[in-house]
Amino acid sequence: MKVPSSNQFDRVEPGPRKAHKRHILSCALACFDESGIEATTIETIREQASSSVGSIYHHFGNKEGLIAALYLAALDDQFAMAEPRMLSATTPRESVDALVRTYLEWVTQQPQLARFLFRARHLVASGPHKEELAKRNKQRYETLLNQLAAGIKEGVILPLPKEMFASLLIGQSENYCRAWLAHRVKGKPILYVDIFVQAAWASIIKF
Amino acid sequence: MKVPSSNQFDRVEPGPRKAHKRHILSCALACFDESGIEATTIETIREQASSSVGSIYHHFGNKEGLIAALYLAALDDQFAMAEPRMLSATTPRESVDALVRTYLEWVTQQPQLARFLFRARHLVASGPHKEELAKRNKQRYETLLNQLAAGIKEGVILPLPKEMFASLLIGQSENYCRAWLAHRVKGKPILYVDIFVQAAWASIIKF
Amino acid sequence: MKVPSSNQFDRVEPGPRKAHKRHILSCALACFDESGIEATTIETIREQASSSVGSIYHHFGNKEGLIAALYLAALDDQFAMAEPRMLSATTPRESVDALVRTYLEWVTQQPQLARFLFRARHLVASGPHKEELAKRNKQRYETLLNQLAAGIKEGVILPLPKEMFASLLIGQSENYCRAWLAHRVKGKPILYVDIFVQAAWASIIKF
Amino acid sequence: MKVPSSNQFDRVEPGPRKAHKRHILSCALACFDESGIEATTIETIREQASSSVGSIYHHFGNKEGLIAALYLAALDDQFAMAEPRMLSATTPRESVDALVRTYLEWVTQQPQLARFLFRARHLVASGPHKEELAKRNKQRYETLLNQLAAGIKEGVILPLPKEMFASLLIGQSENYCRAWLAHRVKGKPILYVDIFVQAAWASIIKF
DNA sequence: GATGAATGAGCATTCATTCAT
DNA sequence: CATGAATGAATGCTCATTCAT
Repeated sequence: MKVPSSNQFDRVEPGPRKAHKRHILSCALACFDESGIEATTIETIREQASSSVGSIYHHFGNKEGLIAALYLAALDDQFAMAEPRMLSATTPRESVDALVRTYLEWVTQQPQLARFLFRARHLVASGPHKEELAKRNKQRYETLLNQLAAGIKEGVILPLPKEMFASLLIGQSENYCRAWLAHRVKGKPILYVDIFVQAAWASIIKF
Repeated sequence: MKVPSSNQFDRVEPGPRKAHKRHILSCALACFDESGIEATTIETIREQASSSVGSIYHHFGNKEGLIAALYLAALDDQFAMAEPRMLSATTPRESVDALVRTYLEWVTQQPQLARFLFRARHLVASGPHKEELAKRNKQRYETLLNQLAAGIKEGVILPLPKEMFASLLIGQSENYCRAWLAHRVKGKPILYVDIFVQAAWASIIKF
Repeated sequence: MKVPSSNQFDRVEPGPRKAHKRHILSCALACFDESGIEATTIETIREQASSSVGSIYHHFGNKEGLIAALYLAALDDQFAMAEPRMLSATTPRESVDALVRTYLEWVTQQPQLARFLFRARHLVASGPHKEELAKRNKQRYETLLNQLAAGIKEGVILPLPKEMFASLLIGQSENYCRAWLAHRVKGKPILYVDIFVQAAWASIIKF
Repeated sequence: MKVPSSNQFDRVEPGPRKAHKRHILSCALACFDESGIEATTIETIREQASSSVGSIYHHFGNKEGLIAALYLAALDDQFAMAEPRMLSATTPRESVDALVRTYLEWVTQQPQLARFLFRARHLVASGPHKEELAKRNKQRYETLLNQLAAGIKEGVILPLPKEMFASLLIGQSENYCRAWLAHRVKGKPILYVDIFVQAAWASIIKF
């Protein structure tokens, strides 16, 4: 029943005291990934983590709280990879490249976390952590949208409604990643990074 | 508790004897849309439909059967709109236009069914109706892929891996539709049809 | 595990279809009496009644609903004994006699129900059935208070605040019944009926 | 969450070291009064008292010990008011007056403690502190019963079974106090002291 | 075909209690 | 003496499914 704790959350919240908490998160991710979120019971997680239900509830309050904690940890992990690249991009084209490339790379590297993000989104978005989620989403696209605005002024980029950009840049990659995570296609997302970057760019520029 | 039965499935399975069955499907859709699929119980559907649990089980076997029936009915509805348009398209560009346009139009017209398709996909895809689903998906893209193959030979379209085309053509629209169905963006998908068609086309052609 | 179902609720809600429901109530009473209300679990009642938890919830909604149903059934039983006697009393003295005598007799006859009424009162009074309870309590004392009012006009009975009469007439009997039900005293309440009637009457008359 | 500790137990167990213990008792009383004894958790009390669960267990052993300690403290408080009055009574009538008057006065002054005594009685009476409780109850009525015995000899008081006197003297007041503590009647018990004393006396004397 | 009472495995959650620090 | 993380048995309740009428 015992399972080697992966340590993908170590970077998120270090410190020796929180090891148990991180271990539970890690085991919960494995369970959610294998059986789905709704089908995973607290008892299953407890068994995987060789812990006790009381301990899980002590740390996370309830199942929803555990899901939210895992969701935010996944966002943190994604953000940790994306932020430095987005900041070092100096042109709109470089920003688009960084955005798409990071996305494909992260999903390829962290398929379990990525699958969890897709599956848990609506739960977290309708639960008590919605504001936290909304804040992070806004934050994520802010600098990018500023750079695109500059591109629009210069006449390079189409003056599209703001609410479309995310779909035009990430939609294709996301669709492919969903298919890959569901085993409907075989090629790792990062293999096609150049195509997806080019498609994203072609979708928003003037010809 | 009583609810007026919408008749969006009338075209799918006509006949006076099946009215009750269609009524149950319609009420189930309303329940799934409001509360989610897992959170909707047979008892809730029974109440909405003013029917009895026995009747629901008589018609659909079990909850999974009810979901599958609704899923296939939704696919039928979508296909009924898409097929004539796809068949009347004569060039790759027209095919892409028909594909994207139909998609956006159908989602805008049938938001409840569209939401249900997104939510139920993994359930149906992992249940006993997977082959049926796989067959329809293949069928859906077959004629399109043939037309694109012609475009590749002519040198107009990029010679990309087959498993990428669906993502490149529909991914952006799908991403926006998901956001709209979740109320994260306001503009109806069909409003931006020209942009999405252009983006899809730009994503697969040589410059 | 099987237990002979007493039929003390048969008079309350007759009919062959409700036999199971009455059987559950009867077994629940036995459990509550033996172990207390809070300490009795649904599982225990299920075992006693040789039923299923689903059936219990089907009939009563939840534990609170089961308690309320039993409480109201007990009040009905008490009322069935009290009403004809109260109506046939023609003088204040006869009314007081009927009130106290019926009370002592019922408690002596139905110690389990009486114990349950004392224990469950605060639960029902603070739950969703409070109005029902308040209505019955008012109804119970209405005719008596009218007769006492006549006695006050005639100068036989003390002109006391209305909210005191119940305590002055029943308080002594109730205190003794509580003690008897808790096995703190041995003599059956009905043994002392003349003393309690006399004490009640002496408590409210002018000398 | 912090709450000003009332000091109604200061007289009971003085000494600077015991302040924390008394504070916990006081907060526990507030919790029991607000939510009921069974519904109050150790965690709730810990929060109210800004203490720790370990500290509570250190002082009281377990929840039952906490309840017993509070119960005995309440009895002490009541006894501290009753004893001098009972001792200074020289006739049966004065004793009855002292008994009823003290009871009504104490309940009016300490509604939380009084409510707790009613609610906790059966718990303490069936727990490991029963003898302690029985001893105090016997003690409480001993001197009174001796005085009443004298009255019986003189022919003033009815020669009733011993186990009835407590009910005849206190039952009416207790019934009213219960109703007041449950907010079913409005007038403070002490308001009606003369009526209750007179009723108690009238209930046991010969005419 | 329709009905709804009955079933019971399964789940999230609670909470008194322990004990290492 | 104080702290609070950890424990796990116990409980109320849900809900898909069956089947006799």
